[in-house]
Amino acid sequence: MIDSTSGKETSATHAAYLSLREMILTGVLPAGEKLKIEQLRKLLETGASPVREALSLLTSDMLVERIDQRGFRAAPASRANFEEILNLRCALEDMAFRQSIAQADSDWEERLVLSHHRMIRAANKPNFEIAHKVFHMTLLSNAASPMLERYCSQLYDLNIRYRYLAAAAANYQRRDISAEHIDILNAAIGRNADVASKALLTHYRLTGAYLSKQLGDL
Amino acid sequence: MIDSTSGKETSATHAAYLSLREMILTGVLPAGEKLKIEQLRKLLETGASPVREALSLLTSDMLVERIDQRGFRAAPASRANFEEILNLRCALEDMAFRQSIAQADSDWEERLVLSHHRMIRAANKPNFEIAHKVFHMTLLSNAASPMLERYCSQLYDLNIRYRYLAAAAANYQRRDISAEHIDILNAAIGRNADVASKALLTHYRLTGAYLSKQLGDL
DNA sequence: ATGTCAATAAATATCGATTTTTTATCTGGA
DNA sequence: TCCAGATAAAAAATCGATATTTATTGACAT
Repeated sequence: MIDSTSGKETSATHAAYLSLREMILTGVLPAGEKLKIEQLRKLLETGASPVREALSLLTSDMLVERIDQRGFRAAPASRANFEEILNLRCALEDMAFRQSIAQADSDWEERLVLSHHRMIRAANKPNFEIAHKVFHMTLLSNAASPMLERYCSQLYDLNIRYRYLAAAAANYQRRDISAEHIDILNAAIGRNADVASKALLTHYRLTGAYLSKQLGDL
Repeated sequence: MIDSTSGKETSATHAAYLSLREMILTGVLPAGEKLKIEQLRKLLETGASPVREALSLLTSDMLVERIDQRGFRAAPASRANFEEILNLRCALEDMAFRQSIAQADSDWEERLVLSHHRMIRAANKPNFEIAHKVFHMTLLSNAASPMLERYCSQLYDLNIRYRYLAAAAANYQRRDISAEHIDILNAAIGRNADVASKALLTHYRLTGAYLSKQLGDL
C-alpha cells in the first residue's frame, strides 16, 4: 500500500497502542470494560492483529487485563487500587528521589531547572500535562535505576487515570500547586534529601486526598 | 482440528508464553539474544501469531524487549542490572514483608507454616524451586497490596535468571540455607518486623554476594 | 418459577499468505 | 581502500479467512 499523503511514522501496532492507552487513561474506555477486538478494530480503523498486539503490550502498563481464551478488558478501578497506587508511588518515588539527590550533579540540576521552566511556560493544558510528567520524572532520573523509574512512570500514569475519573465531579481545589513545584525544585537543588522528599510526598498526598474526596463512592 | 490423544489444556499462546518464559529464565535463550518469530515458531511447533502474542506478553515481565518494527529480543543481562534487581527486591520485599507482619493473623501464619513444610519436603529440584518461590511469596502475601506483590514476583523471577547464569561456573556455597528459612519463618510468626525483615534481607544479600562473585565479568 | 441441556450466535484464537520494513550484499566510482 | 547507492535476501508486520471457544437463547422437564 502506497500512501503519499500521510507519512506514517510508526507501525499500526504502535499507533493502536498509543490510541488505546490514551483512551483508557482518559476514561473514554471505562475501567473494567470489556475490550472487544472487532469493536476496537473498527474504532481505530486497523486490523485485528495490531489491536491484539497493542492490548497485549498494554498489559505491561497494568492498563489492560488479559484472561486466556476470553479476551481483554480495561483494568478495573477501585478505591483500594487508588490507595495502593498512592502508597506505592510515595514509597518508590521517595526512594528514587533520594537516590537522585544523593548522586546530584550540575547536569541533573540543569535538567531540573529546564524541565521546570518548560512546565510553567506550557501554553495549554495538554502541553502542561506532558511537561508536568517530564518534570516529575526528571526529579527521579538521576537515581540510575531504570527499573525503578519504569515503575514510577507506570504508577504516575495509573494515577492520572483517577484524575480523569475524579474530574467528572471536579470542583476546584484551593492550592498553590506551582508553589509546591518550586519548593520541590529548590529543595532538590539544595540537595537536602529530607526536605525535598517531604515536599514531594506532600505534593502527592495532598492531590491524593483531594482526588479521594472527589471519587466519592467507586 | 480434533486431537483425542492430548487434552490440550490451554491456548497455544499460553503454552508458548510458558515455554518461552522458561527458556529465557533458564538461559536456553541467552540474554540479549534476538528472538526471531520464524525460528521460535518452528522450535515450539506453533503458529506465528501465538509466538508474537506470547512475546508481547513477556514484555510485562521485563523478560523480553520489543523494538518497534525490528522485533523482539531477550532482555539483556548485566552486572548493573543484577545489582539493581537485588536492591529493588530488598527494598520492596522489606516493605511488603513489614506490611504483612503488621497485619498478621493466624490464617497467614498457617499458610506460612504450610508453605515452609512443603518446601522442605519437596522431593526434587524443580519442585523445590517452585515451593521456594511459593514460600517467599507467602511471606509477602499478607500485605494486601497486589501490585507490590506483582513487582516482587517479577523481581524474584528476574533474579532466578542470574542464578542460572551463575550456575555455569557453580561451585558450592557453604551456607545453611534451610536454617535461614527457619529463622525467617520464626521471626514472621513471632511478628517481630525488624528481626524478620533483617533475616529476609540477609538471606537475599548473601545469595546476591555469592552470585555476584560467580558472575565474574558479565 | 427454575434449572438443565441443546442449538445458535458472538467473540476469541489461530493459521497461511501477502505486504512492508529492515538488514545484508554487491557494485562502481572517488 | 572505502563509501554511496542500488539490489537482493531476510525478517517483521499485517491482513483476511477459518477454526475453536465462550456466551446467549429458548425449549423442556421438574
